[in-house]
This record gives sequence, C-alpha cells and structure tokens, in this order.
Amino acid sequence: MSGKNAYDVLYERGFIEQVTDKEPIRELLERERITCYIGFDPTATSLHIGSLVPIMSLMHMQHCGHKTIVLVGGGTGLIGDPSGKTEMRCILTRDEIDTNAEAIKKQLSQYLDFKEDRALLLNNADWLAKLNYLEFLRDIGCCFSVNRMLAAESCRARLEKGLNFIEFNYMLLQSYDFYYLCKNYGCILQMGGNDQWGNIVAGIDLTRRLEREKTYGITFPLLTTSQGHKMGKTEKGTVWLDAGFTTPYDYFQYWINTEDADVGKFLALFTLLPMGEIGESKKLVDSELNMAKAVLAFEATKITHGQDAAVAAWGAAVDTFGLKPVSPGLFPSSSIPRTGTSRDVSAIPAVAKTREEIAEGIPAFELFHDVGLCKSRGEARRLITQGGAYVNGLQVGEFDEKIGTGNIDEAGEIHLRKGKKQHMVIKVS
RNA sequence: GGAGGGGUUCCCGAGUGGUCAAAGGGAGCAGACUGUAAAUCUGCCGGCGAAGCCUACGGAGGUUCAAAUCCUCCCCCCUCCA
Repeated sequence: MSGKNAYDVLYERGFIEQVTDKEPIRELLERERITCYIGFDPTATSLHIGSLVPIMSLMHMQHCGHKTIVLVGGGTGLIGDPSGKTEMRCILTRDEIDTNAEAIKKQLSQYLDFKEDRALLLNNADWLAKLNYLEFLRDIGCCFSVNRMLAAESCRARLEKGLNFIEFNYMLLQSYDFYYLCKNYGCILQMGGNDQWGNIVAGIDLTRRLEREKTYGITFPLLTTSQGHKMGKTEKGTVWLDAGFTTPYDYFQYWINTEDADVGKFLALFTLLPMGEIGESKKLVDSELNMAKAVLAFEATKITHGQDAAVAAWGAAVDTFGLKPVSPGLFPSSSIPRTGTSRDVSAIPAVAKTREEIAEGIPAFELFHDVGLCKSRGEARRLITQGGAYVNGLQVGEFDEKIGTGNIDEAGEIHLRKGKKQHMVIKVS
C-alpha cells in the first residue's frame, strides 16, 4: 500500500457524505488493495463538471493503490435513473448510448491510468442486455421488497410526481451491477453521488444475499455553489470536460470565477494539491483570494486539459484580465507560472475573417451577433445601447457603428468584448 | 375503464373573447459599486425591423371582425374510484 489511507484522503478533502461502515472501510483500505467502482451515465459524448467529484475520487483511490472500475451505464442508460430527478429523462437509443459510452471511456483515460489493469472500463450493457426477464425476476426480483423500495428517499420524491415501472426497476439493475462486479471482479466498494445512496445500499443487500459477501458504499456530497447554483452551469450552458465543447479558456474562466466561499472546498476537491498548502491559503483575504482562485483554475484546467492548455488559458487571463502572478510562497506544489505576463492570447476564443469580408465595415450589432457573442441581433442592439459592447477596449456608441478594416490592430486582430468578461478576437487575414 | 384537475414564453406561475409578446417571481444579460467574488441598486429580458411585420400559450380543426381565453376531436400528465 502506498502512503496514506484512501479513506482519510477522501475524508479530509471533503469527498465523503455518507459511508455504510466507517471503521471497517478504513481498516479495509488500510490493509488491502481493493477494487471499487463508480457508474457514469452515457447521456452525452462528454461528461461535465458535475461528474468531476466521482472522477477525482477515483484518481485518489488509484493513487492510494486501489483498483478502480469505471462502469459506463450502457445498459442502465436505456432505462434512466429516476434518483435525484423530478422528471423522467428522455430515453436514448441504443446507438446513441453506444457512441456516448465509447467517448466517455476515452475521456476518462485522461484522468485514470488504465495500464496493467490498474483501472478497468466496463459497460454494463455487456451483461444487462443478456438478461432474461423471467430469470431475472426469479433470481433477483425476489430479493427486493417493494415496501422498502417505496420507502426510499429517492423513490418517495418521485412518487409525488409519478414514476413509471421502467424507472422503478432501475434500482434492481444497478444492484445487479454491483453484485455482478463483486462476483466477477472482486469489487467490494461502490461510490457515487449522495442521490445514489439508495441504489448503493440495495446493491450491498443483494450481494450479501446472493454471494454472502460483505460490500461497502460511500457517497459524495451533491455540490452546489454557495449561491445554491448547480455546479457546472453557466450562461453558456453546461461546462463540459471535452475541449471541443468547452474550451480550456472557458473552463479556466469557470473555475476562476468561483465564489469566495467555495475556494477552499474546491481546491480540496478539484485539485491534487496537498491539503497543507490549501490550508495555508485560508489566510488569504479579500482580493488576495484571487490568487487562490487562479491556482484552482490553473490546476483544474491542467488535470482536464493538460499543462500546456492550462498555461495558455492562464496567459490569456493575465492578458485580458490583468491577472496577478501568484506569490512564490503560495501553493509551492502548483506548476502555475509565477512570473510576469505572457502576452499569450492564443487561448482566447477567436474567429477568422478575411479583409474582404469586413472591407465595407459591418454594423456593430451584426458583428456581435455574427461572432457569437450575442444570441440575436436584438440582443446585440440592447447590449450596445446599454453600453456593454467594446471594440478594442473602446465602448461602442451607436448600435450600427461600422466596424471594419480601420479597427484592425497591429497584430492583425480586432478585439470584441461583451460586458466585463466575455472576449472574442477576430483574426483578419 | 369511470370521475375530476391540469398542459402558458428558459423554469415556477398569473391570465378565461379584444387594452396579451402575455402579471409576478426565479434564472440570465448589461450598467453602477468592486477583487474576473458576494451583496445591493438600475435597466433589459421572443425574432426581424423605421412605423410595422412574423412566431409563440400541448396538437389538429372550428366559431368570431377578433381566441392563450369559446366549441370539437386527439395526445400527455396528475388525483380519486375500479
């Protein structure tokens, strides 16, 4: 076993909401190299920030020497987990799910080491799809008490709104997964968001009945920001882990805009920096906290997109927001650049235009819409009228002011800005 | 299967023939203040446009000069009964 006890690591970093048996789990993790698993729903071709807590927990488990199984819910995805949702989710087709499952597998290998079976990627469609209904009912269904299922918190919430049979069955399938993984892969710990508690406990019960095997569960807190907002949602929509959906620049910006009250918590959850250094940063007050936010943004971006992309996103922030360098004494383990300005603006969102396209000048409101900064021309007009639009740092006075070749700077670019935070560069060729 | 209640703009939720692009709240955007934070205050908040036009109140028809509002049929959801 390498270094620290995985339970202690998860606990001190704020990952643990509930545990089935605290001391036994701790001792087990101390004593043995175990196998644990977390399921991910293949609802899209990329996971988003909402899945980051589970992903980080698996990284910690792996770093502590344990084996991890990432279970892509290719089979359960056909059903849709009712837990934690107020409405039934739209059901995807088999093809969509297979495509998504593949993409997610690939994505997760950025975070976990899959070499030499240190981590496994499995798809529950491989066993769930083969199940025979009558056999399943006989062998598995008989182990479940409907009374108990109805009493579960996750179910009660949905009982208000209505819940159909396919969803009600979800718990059996997830329980079966745990049993299957225990039997075939020796997996004895399931983790997941706190909304999974009922499903996890049900799986533990099932495994004990069928295999006479003792298994365990851990749940993570369901994060909202201090404002009570859902994690990972911004004006631009979901913050994805895929660079094609959410650029490293936007990803960095998401984290650096963390509310003051969340900085310490997020550093612990979303970076791999030592807790000692994170504790030190608690002394930062007022605007000094921005340094901690920069480190959070940098480290989080690095984990998801790599060092180079993180440096570029940081450079863009230095350039456009005058981000201050982080003091050398703070977060010594972070690889964030410590010195001066980079003038590297390559990470700022950009669009290309030719000289001909703008030769005659484009009315500002059309340009802001065209470039994607505003959803419609009307919105662009409002923006400009309210004084929130800038070209090369200068406020646009009239909504139909012509922007053209005269606005190109020495670097061959035109810088557009919406409000304080949203930048866009037009590269003119 | 029977009875009743519902489906309204991103969300919640008013609105029962014209004054409704539709109250109010939330979210969101912009401005002021700041630290790319929070809180607060102000403005905006369907699309295209000069007036004006188009698209929207589950779906399809109909009545009417005029319908989110009335009628018919259909779909979906909830509650109670079986």
